[in-house]
Amino acid sequence: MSTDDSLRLDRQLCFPLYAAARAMVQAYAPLLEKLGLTYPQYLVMLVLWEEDGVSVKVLGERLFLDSGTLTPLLKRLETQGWVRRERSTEDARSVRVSLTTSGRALKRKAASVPEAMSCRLGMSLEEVTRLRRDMRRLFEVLSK
Amino acid sequence: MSTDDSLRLDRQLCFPLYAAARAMVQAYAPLLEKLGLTYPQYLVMLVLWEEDGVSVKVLGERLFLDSGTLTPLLKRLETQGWVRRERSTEDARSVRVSLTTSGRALKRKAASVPEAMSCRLGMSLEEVTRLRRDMRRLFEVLSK
DNA sequence: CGCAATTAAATTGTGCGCAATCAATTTTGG
DNA sequence: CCAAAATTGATTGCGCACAATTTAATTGCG
Repeated sequence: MSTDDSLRLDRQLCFPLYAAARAMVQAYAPLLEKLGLTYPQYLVMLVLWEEDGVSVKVLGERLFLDSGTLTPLLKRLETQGWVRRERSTEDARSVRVSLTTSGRALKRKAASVPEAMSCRLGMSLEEVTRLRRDMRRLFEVLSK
Repeated sequence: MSTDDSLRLDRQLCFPLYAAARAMVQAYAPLLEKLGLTYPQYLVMLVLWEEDGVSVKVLGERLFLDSGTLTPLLKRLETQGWVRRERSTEDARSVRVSLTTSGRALKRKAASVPEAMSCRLGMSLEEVTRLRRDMRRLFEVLSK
């Protein structure tokens, strides 16, 4: 029998996950465009709005991204004027990423983004919470 | 109050979704490396193993990818010897993508991949089914 | 028929992601 | 104190993704 059911596209969990993640990034795009941010840049800004002046290493730990992704992304954020990058004086290996005044101010404009997305989803808080928990568990299983 | 809770990273649904999707692709990588495929290439092969000789357009419809992604990817699959690309004779705008003998044979080696992943997940079939349904619904909401 | 509108791929340009490697710095163990 | 190991970022190279544009072919309509 040629048809191995386990290889059918509609049997996969990976594909809807992959497609949903891409659709999510695309759904954010028009909202973030108003802020001059891409989705990964938005994630970096979320971290910095919570804890300013962290190293590239810490950003990478929070977002599970490496320096190969973050270094050029941060340079773009710097060019756009949202962040500053400077070598640490205590440990010259480390690069400290800090918000500029504009970068801090951008948080106010960004405040409408989560609300807009939650409207878009049209799900109850409970449902979003459950999905978030599921995604975290999936991540845990897949990343070890 | 500076701290708008709605912008906290741990409040987002998008981030675990994004992280899980990337972790999933990484989890597939060592399995697919044995086959000489990347994850998106594997998705294309899943479609072709189900229906051989489809156009780039159909591949795009199945996988929600556009020609900007598929054209170079298919050229790489062709270089690797898994597929053939040829202009349709009925409609010269269309490009028909067909499996080579090797490409068809690769399906046997790929058969172990879904099983390996399902072991990795360590979830019940019911749970996988529920998650898949959730991801599809999320995709539907986000892609319209 | 003839031509505008549509369709299918390919191309171009930008921005991730990530493996692998490298350079600079710091830490550590003898 | 000093050489080896570890740490931190940057760089390089490749493969997606996707928007926007281009090219070529087909369709539809007056």
